[in-house]
Amino acid sequence: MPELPEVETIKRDLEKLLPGKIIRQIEVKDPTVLTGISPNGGPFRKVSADSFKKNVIGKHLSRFHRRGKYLIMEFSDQTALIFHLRMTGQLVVRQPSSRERIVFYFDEGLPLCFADTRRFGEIFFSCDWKKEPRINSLGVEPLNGSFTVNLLKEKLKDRSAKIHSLLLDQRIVAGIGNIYAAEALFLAGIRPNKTAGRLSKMEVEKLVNALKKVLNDSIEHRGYTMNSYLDANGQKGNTQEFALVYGKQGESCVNCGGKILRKVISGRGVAYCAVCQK
DNA sequence: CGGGGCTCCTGTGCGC
DNA sequence: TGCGCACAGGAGCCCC
Repeated sequence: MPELPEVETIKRDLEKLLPGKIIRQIEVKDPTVLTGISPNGGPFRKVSADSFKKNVIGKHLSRFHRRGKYLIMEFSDQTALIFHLRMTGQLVVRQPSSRERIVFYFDEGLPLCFADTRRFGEIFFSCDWKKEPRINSLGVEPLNGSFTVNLLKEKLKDRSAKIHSLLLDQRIVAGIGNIYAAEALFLAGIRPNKTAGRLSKMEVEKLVNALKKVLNDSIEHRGYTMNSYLDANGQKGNTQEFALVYGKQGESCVNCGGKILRKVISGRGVAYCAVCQK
C-alpha cells in the first residue's frame, strides 16, 4: 500500500495530532511487528514487548519525519520509533478495534493504533534514526530540489535493467512504489520495460517532472486507497479516482483510446499503453 | 549487475 | 455457495 504520498499524508496528519503528547502505555497485541536490526542490516522479528516498552514508555513526542516510505516518530530526547507500513500497515488515531497489533496510549485523547493485516510491516526503536543503515541507504527524495534531471540521468547511466524496476529500487529514488511508477511512466510516455540506460535526456526530464507531478497530486488527494490504506484520521484517500493506468488494464487509454495492457516486469505487474509509451 | 523465484502473511476476487 | 488459484501497495535473500 503506502508509498511516498500515503506516508506523507499520515505524517502530516500525525504532526497535527500528536506532538507534545507523552506515551503512557503500550499494548503489544502482536510482537512480530516489532523488529530489530540483524547483523546484515535487515529486520529480525524477535524483539520482546518488554524491551520495546522500556524504550518507549514515558517518551515525549516531538516531531514526525518521512524518509522514503519510512515514517519517523521522533522523541524529545532525539531517540525515535521508525515505522514501515509495507503493504497493509495502518497508523490511525482511533478507538482501538480487535485488529490492532500495537496501540500507543497517551494521557488523554484517542490512542495511536498500528494495524497490519499481512504483518509485513515493522516498527523499530532507534537511538539515532538519521544514522540507521536502512534510512541512510535510501536514494534521493523525489520531491526535493536535489532530485534533478542530471542526477537521475547519472543514476540510470549504463544500467541495463528496465526503468520500471529501477524506479522501484529505493536506493536510487526513495518512496516510489508500483502505483506511482506506472503512473509516472505513462505521463512521461516511456515504456516500463525500456532499458534505463537508454533513456534520452529529454525522456529523463519528462520522467522527473512526471514523478514530481504524480506524487504531489497524490498528496493533494490524500493518497491512493485500494483496500486498506487510511490516513491517520481513519479516512480513505482519493487518488484512485484520478489514476490513469494503474489497475486499468483492459480499459481505454485516456490519451489515445487504445487498450491499456499489463505485463509482468521483474515480478511486478505494470499497466501501460503501448501506443502512448515508447 | 539483472532478474527469476521464493519468503514473510492474509484477504479478495475471479473462473469454474 | 464452494473451491482453488492468481494476485495485491513492499522488500530481502539466494542463485544462476
